[in-house]
Amino acid sequence: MKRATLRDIAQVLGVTVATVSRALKNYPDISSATKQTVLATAERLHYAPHPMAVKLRQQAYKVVGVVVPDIVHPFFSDVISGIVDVMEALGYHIILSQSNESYEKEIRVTQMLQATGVDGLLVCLSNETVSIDHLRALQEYDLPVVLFDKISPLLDASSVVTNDFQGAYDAVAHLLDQGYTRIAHIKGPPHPENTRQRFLGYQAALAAYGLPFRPEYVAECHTVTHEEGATFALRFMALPEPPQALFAVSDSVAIGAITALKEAGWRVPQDMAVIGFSDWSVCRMLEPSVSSVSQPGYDIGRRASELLLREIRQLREELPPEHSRVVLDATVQVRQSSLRPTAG
Amino acid sequence: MKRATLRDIAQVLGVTVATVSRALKNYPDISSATKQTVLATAERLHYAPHPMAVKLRQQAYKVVGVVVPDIVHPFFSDVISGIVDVMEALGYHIILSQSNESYEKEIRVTQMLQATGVDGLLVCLSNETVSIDHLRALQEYDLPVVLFDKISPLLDASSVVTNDFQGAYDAVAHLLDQGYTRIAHIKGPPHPENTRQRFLGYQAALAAYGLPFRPEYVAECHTVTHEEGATFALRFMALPEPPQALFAVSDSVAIGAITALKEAGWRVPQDMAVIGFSDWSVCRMLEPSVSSVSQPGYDIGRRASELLLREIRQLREELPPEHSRVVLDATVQVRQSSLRPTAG
DNA sequence: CTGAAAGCGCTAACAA
DNA sequence: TTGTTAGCGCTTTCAG
Repeated sequence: MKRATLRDIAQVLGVTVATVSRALKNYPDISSATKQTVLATAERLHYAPHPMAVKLRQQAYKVVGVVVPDIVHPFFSDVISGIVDVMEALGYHIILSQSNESYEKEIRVTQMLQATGVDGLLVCLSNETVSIDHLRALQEYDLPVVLFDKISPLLDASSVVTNDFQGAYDAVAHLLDQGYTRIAHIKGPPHPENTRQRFLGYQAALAAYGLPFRPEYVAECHTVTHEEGATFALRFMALPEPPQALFAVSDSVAIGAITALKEAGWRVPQDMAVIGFSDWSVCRMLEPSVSSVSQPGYDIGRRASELLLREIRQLREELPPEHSRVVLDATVQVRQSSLRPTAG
Repeated sequence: MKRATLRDIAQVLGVTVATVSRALKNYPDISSATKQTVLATAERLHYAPHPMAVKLRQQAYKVVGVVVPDIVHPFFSDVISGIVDVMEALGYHIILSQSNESYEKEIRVTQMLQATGVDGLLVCLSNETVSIDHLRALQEYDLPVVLFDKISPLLDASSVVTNDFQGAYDAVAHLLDQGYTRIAHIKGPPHPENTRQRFLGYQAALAAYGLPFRPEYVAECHTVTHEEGATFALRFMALPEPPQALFAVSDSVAIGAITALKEAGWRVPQDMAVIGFSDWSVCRMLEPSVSSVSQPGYDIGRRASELLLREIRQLREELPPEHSRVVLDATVQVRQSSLRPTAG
């Protein structure tokens, strides 16, 4: 079936397209008689406005682009879900792209998104991204960009991130508060700022509690896998004075460590307490259940969307777009793996 | 900065927009002299075609809509990833929506997608979906629809699904091949066809190996959570003649069961072998590592995309769209939890 | 080889 | 209250 146009309706009724257009969007000055007939025949012909014609006229697409490094990742699923919920409620749609952690691909997809027509962009930078000129180029064409999770201070744009420092600090403080004094950390690779902040939070918590930083209690991942978690757990166990507790940069590492500990006959948390980061849904399912720092992925998506929509609105009203930098707290989820058995 | 139009270029060079348009898409009849100057000034003015103007002319959007029940789900992440990879390679973009397993929302988002302008739709039906009239309506307007994962025989459309029956059959056969004869199943709720097929595969495997179907070895989930896995595992353990192996409808259920077994002092797989379904990434990280049936999510996304693109092409060429029904095999991933210790 | 002109479907200022 | 007209930016005949 061919879709009906304004002209089809106009011809049927012997009026002009302008009248039909006005009737359909109930303008003030329109006789209710013609309004009725127009609405009726529009209904009868299954009229629906041609999306592109409307968008061409209004110079607005009601679509925003979203770029994440990797769609297959629980954290980004949460973020995307938050974005979709906010956007859909306001009649916006999202176009999803992934950069596969490649700088070149990120440039390509952002340009493709601009070319396909979006009102704004929500971007999580890839780990490989070295320059943000491609995003600046978008801004030059009045395309607002909001960064989330992996951001760059070089770009003058709104951003929404997790407070990794605070999350890590709180996780370690939770261990310290229970009286642990020898706390190890398996840190991430040096590059992404996020995991570096977790390391800094770890150090800050130790310092705040007056404990020394012991380099032998720190290991650095390359792959951030459960295998590395296991390897480093074994290394810590072999120390002359092994740590009593472990803060891992991710849940995969924490789970790998717990597995290795148990296989070696150590009990968790009795012989070593463990806490991870990200709060994967399996943390709740394991035995012992795994403590973790929960990142507010859904809220990051919501907040970033709200900021972007605000900038889109401001731009349309020819106002100078305001930029905000939002930092959302992470929450420690205490479960069995980090709970010190009460003495006696 | 205001974006340049064809007219801007034309004015600068004192030619008409038609010439500029032709030069930019290097038409045969165009002097290489003007082509050069046009390309040069286009470059200089940072010309980029206005997306909506192009789409209005060509009556093609290069965008497809994707509807899933729930974005935050590892399986759908895989599917979406496959879709994005195929679509992006051909210059298509995807607009993502979720139905939240609500029939009403599914109707709403499919209509919104049509209204916003897409060339086709990839849809996984929600569990609540009772009628497919909303999809038939799309087809009436020459909007091709391809279903995946949760499909309906009522809609005359291409579809791509996992072979749940075969996956379940193979999982149970894997247990039977090792000599287990008492095999339990924790099945899903009756409604989604997918989990029902797993139950049928379980029964078929038992029958094929000449074993009786024992109702006391089957439990039915409502929530399909690890708690239910634990509950039913305990029930099975309490039987006068407990099963030796367990096939669970999902990994969450399998993990819950394993946890309960271990807490009760049963060893996995020595005292009860366990295999799940979906092959979550954590299966590999646990101790024992969890066997599972892996669903080809990424390939489902790829194949569905290819079918949809074919139908879009056929429709543009005024050919009758062909429909295909693709069923992709699931693969048993054997790990520790289901490996029978070799006697002796 | 290039220009003129029509038109994709819709909106909106201006007239009547 | 409705019609006329112009135009969003681009493509594509048809002339020249």
